[in-house]
Amino acid sequence: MQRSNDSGIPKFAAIKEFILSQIESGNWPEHSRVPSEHALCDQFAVSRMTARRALQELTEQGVLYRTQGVGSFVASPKSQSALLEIRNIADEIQARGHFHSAQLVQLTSLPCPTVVAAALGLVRNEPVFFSLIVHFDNQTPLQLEARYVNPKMIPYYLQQDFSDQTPHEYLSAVAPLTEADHIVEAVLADEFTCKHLKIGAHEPCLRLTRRTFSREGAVSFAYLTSAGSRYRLGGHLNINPVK
Amino acid sequence: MQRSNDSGIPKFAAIKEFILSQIESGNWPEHSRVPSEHALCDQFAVSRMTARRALQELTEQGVLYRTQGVGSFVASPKSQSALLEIRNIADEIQARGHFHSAQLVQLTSLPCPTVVAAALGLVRNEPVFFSLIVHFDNQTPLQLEARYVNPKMIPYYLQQDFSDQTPHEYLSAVAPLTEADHIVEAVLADEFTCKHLKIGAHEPCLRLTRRTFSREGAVSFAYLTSAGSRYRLGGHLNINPVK
DNA sequence: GGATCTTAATTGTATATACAAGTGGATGCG
DNA sequence: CGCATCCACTTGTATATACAATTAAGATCC
Repeated sequence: MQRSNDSGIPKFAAIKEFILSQIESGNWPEHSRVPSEHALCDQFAVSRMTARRALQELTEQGVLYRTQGVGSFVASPKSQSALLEIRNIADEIQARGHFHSAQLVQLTSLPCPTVVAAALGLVRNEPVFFSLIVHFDNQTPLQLEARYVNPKMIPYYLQQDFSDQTPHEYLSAVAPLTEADHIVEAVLADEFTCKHLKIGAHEPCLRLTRRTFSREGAVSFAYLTSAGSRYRLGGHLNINPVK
Repeated sequence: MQRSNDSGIPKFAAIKEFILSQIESGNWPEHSRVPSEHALCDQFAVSRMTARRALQELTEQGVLYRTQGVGSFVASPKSQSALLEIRNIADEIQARGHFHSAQLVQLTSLPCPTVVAAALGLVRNEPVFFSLIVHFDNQTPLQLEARYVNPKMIPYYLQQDFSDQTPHEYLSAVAPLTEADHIVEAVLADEFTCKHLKIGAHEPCLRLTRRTFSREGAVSFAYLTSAGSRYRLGGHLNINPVK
């Protein structure tokens, strides 16, 4: 193959390395112009498609940004943000090697509360499906899931058997998720939550508010509440998976 | 340009849509074989590079996986996990349009506690740098940052002036982050935290435990504690940024 | 039967070329 | 001056071709 050298490093990768080194050394500051595809062709004696690939991949990685008709530029460093993975509770329990089970407490249709209406694009007090489920880690109640489901999207939600399938699994199957909002916060458990999680009144809880979307629109809105002493959100992530 | 139609949809995008539709409809189950580049060329009357691009981008998006010499296959759905963005507190406050300031409470060297030693790869009770800082949103104390810093990596940490630069900014500058661990949990504020955040004894707090790494090793270990009534972790993310 | 070789299929890298499309500056005109 | 036009530059999409590298399966030989 046409390689730039004997070390087996593809040409486009060599160009990427060069650009990254210029940025990391400070030679090419933020928002400064990067050589055009044509300039890189000359500089590295490669075809435009190869130079383009280097620029393209760096753009996908968030290192550069490009504008048609203008040029390519160094992006702002993203080291200020990291990503935390939020997994399904059932998967998480199984990953611990424990046994997951779920107990259905309530499954009904009720008038849509204001907050939920706003989240799902419904009208206040029009019917919305509601399920209340406790997730167990072995025998310990771990998470209380209060979920509102858009009846227009999932008309047969109330007919499901949630003893062998979690709502999340069912929804994933019938309306593949495309997007989700998440809010994580610390709250004090209310009486209702204390009862179902079997915890005391002053126990802090981690509450995850999740809104899911499929292609057609908002599907569900859920409060996932876990006792602070029993559950953490954890994750390890590469901030700059650059090379 | 050579377009597949008048609607302005590029050919490679049309091929991606086709493949996605087959997967979503269940016609092409998990781990099943996807048409080869050559087969797609024939089917869509495009060049191999165009067919390849469709497969390539779907692979980058996690929809497919490919093996040289073997073929392309449908990947396992990833709808079980989402990603939450964790941003720097100063950025987050500024993004709200508020004024961020930080007050340094303590900056010293102390014997390394056991937990910190394990996190940073140090020996228990050997010296470790420690800083305690309160971050303010306008005039309200928002977050208490207790940070342990590896002296072997950042020898001049104690000499810094943290009145105009946060520890995070300083560390980012001298030891670019490559990776980070995060744990999010809900806790009750201890006396120490209550005092600095000016909150009551029974207020639930969101505690983010963050460990950062540069290329050379573990740099710092920090507890970032915020009052539950004042701070949330929020994020919106495309699970499948498909189009 | 088992090890080795060959071959076909598939993905990976690379080139040369062409035209489309967006941006911004220069030019020319009223 | 203000405005429209044109043009050079840059990125975006697409083709046709070539060769490299990897894998799996079949063929061959011992």
